[in-house]
Amino acid sequence: MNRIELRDMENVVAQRIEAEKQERIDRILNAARKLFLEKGYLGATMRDIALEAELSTGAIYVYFSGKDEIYEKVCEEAFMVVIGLIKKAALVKGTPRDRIRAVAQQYVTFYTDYTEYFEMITFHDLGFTKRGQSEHLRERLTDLTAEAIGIIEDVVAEGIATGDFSSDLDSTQTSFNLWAGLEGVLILDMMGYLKSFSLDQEKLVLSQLEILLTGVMARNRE
Amino acid sequence: MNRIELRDMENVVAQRIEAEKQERIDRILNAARKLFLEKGYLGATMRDIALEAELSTGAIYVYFSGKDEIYEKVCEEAFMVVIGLIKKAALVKGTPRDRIRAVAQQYVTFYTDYTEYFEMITFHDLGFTKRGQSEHLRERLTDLTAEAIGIIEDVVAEGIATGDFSSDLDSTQTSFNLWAGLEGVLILDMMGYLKSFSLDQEKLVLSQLEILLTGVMARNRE
Amino acid sequence: MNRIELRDMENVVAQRIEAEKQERIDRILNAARKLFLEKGYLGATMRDIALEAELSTGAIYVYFSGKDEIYEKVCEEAFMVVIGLIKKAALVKGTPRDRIRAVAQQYVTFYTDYTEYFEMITFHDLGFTKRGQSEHLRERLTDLTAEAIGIIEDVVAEGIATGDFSSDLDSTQTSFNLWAGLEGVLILDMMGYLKSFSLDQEKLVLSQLEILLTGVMARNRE
Amino acid sequence: MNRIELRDMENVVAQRIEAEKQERIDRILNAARKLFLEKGYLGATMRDIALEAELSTGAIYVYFSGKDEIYEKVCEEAFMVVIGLIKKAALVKGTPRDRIRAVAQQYVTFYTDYTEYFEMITFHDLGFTKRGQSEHLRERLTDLTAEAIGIIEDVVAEGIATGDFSSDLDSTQTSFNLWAGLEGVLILDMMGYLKSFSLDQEKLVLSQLEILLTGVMARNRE
DNA sequence: TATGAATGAGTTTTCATTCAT
DNA sequence: AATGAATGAAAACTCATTCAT
Repeated sequence: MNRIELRDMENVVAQRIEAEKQERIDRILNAARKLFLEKGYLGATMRDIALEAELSTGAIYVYFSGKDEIYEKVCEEAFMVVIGLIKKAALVKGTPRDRIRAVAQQYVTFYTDYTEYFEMITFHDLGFTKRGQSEHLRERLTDLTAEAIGIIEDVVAEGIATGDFSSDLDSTQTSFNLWAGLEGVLILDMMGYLKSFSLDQEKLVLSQLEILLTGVMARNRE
Repeated sequence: MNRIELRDMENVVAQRIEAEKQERIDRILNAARKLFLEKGYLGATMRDIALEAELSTGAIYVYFSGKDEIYEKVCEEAFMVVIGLIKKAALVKGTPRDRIRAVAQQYVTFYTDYTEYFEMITFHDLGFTKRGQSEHLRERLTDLTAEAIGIIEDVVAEGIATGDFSSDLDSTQTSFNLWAGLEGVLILDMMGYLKSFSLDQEKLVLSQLEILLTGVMARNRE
Repeated sequence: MNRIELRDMENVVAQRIEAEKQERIDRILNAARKLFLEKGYLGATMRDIALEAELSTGAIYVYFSGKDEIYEKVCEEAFMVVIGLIKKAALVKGTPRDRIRAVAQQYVTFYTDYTEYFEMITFHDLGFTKRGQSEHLRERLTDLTAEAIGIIEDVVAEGIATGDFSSDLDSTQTSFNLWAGLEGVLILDMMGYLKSFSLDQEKLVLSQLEILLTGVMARNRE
Repeated sequence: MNRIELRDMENVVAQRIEAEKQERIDRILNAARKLFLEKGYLGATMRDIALEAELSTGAIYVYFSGKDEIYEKVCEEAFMVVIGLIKKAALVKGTPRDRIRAVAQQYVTFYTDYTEYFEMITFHDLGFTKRGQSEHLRERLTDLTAEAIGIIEDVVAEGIATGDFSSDLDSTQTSFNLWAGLEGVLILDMMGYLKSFSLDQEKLVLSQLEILLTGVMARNRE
């Protein structure tokens, strides 16, 4: 075996080790995400997470400094996913109305496919963290929110530029109107209110969107 | 001192004792409300609550059977307040549009004046981990929610009856559209997003309401 | 009203007060006896005792220095009762065999009619008291036991003197043989073993006594 | 080191770990047995047990689910020991009288060598207050008692069959007569009464046995 | 005297984190 | 690196005793 072969082998081994490490991290994060949502920050124990991740409690501390760090990572991951989805949707071509529908659709998809992340973002500082711990996390989340809102705002601004929306509209405020209207439906669904009143989430989201868009555009003619 | 005076005195004493008892209960409930919001169900300890209420831990158990009961009481109280406010608003005379504005206004008032209660209702089962225990509470809260929704629904139904709203509208669904639209704004405010974007909550609520009502009524003409 | 009348009145009042006081003490002791047996020394709370005695917790401390003193009083009372019963039985006329039967009969009566006292005596230092507290009590109880045994011993000694029992018998040892034989049956009954084997306590006591007496007297002929 | 050696080593290590685990369990059980006897179920605290076992409180919960389970284990262990001893003694050859002496001898040995177990069995439900919880334990113990009594009964039944004991005797009742007679002596010793009257336990047990057997067999001739 | 609310130390149990192996 | 037993601080809750009324 010559030197080059040896180095290659080392590379291969190092890669495998790195891959295994990442796999462990993912397992922990998946377990934590699930359990934080199910039981909250305090309700989910490190033992729970370790069992779910099929690891010992001690092993977790090899990859994370503690419960807090895991929580932080899970939250951040959630934001990455939602921003990714929305960004992609904003690239769609069409009328602003279509593009807003597309962004909204992606947000609903995020809610549906990544429910745990959605809840995590929505409730992150409620009962999850010990006071003080969340300061740093909060700042980070605010930044990420700004980024997400910025994307919607751009679409609205474009709609105003193209004349689809009234030039009287404040683009930031309107973005929030739209976001809030949609968010409200998702939260009521999340809380189980839609189900207890036998309402269909999908239908309610669609009607809500049409109501909001109609309401926003009607202001054009006033 | 004759007998009548004695009896009066006893009455006075009994009243004072009763008042003091109620005062203690209120102090505990106030402390608990604050802390449950700040730290969640698990995060807020009985010791915290006792300290905040300026009592010993043991004293709390004179008035409540345990942490769960306190939590339940706080949640219930919150629902009583919001239902009371909305009910009153629903009695206002005027067009359905006016009446919905009045109800919405009261809901915003509830959010503003009883922020802790608002959050408690919105997030009541977050971190409230011992699922088995929360079943009873959940049922109770679902009932109260139904009552609250019923009030809005009545106004919408009336609007449909008077022809202000399209007869095609489903009154339950529309109630949720309106509630969700408003709730969304309040939650975004609660999360601090409005503030970080220098948006005025009051203005956003007003624009949201007009957008929703316009959107809903426009469906009349479609 | 002259001086004598006044003094009489004072006497009457003082007597009533004294009687009421004794009545309170009895109520407390009755409640305590019942509860100590039901739940043990630690299991019975002062609140339980107060409720059972229809008094406030505080009132108990007017009559007793604390839980320990109540316990001690109840135990002592138990010994007074058993000694009283046995002493009376030992006065019966007849053969030693008859007299022993009479004493045994009284002991069984004590077990049946004052079950709580019987258990209390039998188990007094098991799980009831905190270590150390029982020292003083134990001494007192040992003295009282000696008194009780002395009574049986006298009958046995008399039997030996009259020639009914062998002169080889040690009167103390034989007293214990008899007592132990009977005590064993009562304890097995108390533990519920007789009942779970459908045995009749009364019959077992009688057969046990005959076996013991026959066994003791047979030694005469060996 | 080849594979086989490695496997051997693992075995050795696994064995050591298992042994250490058992050692810890024993330490806890020993501590608990001692303290339950000394102070009763409620009087013995988990902290006491942990200190006596030279462990932290938390460590106990690695091996036992709680105080109840420890108590149950200790009681069960006690029954296993006594049943084992008696069973062995019942296998002895000889006359029923000899065999009963052998069983009694083993029971006395159990009392002498496993005093704590003896007391535990005799007094097991004293101070074990939470009645609901003890139901399961009580049933278990009743079963074990039945097993123990069954062994004595077999010997008595055999004695009746061989004509050593009268055919009029009820084997169950006679078993209880014998057991009770012996138990009584042991309990009086346990309570310290024998010592305070300078009586020798061993001598008293022997005389008691002879009295009982003579008494039982005499009935043959009646 | 009697009351019963209040105290606070003490109970069982849980759990994030550490550390010997 | 991985394990999981051990730690010990902290949780909810209890209760003998005190004390203002």
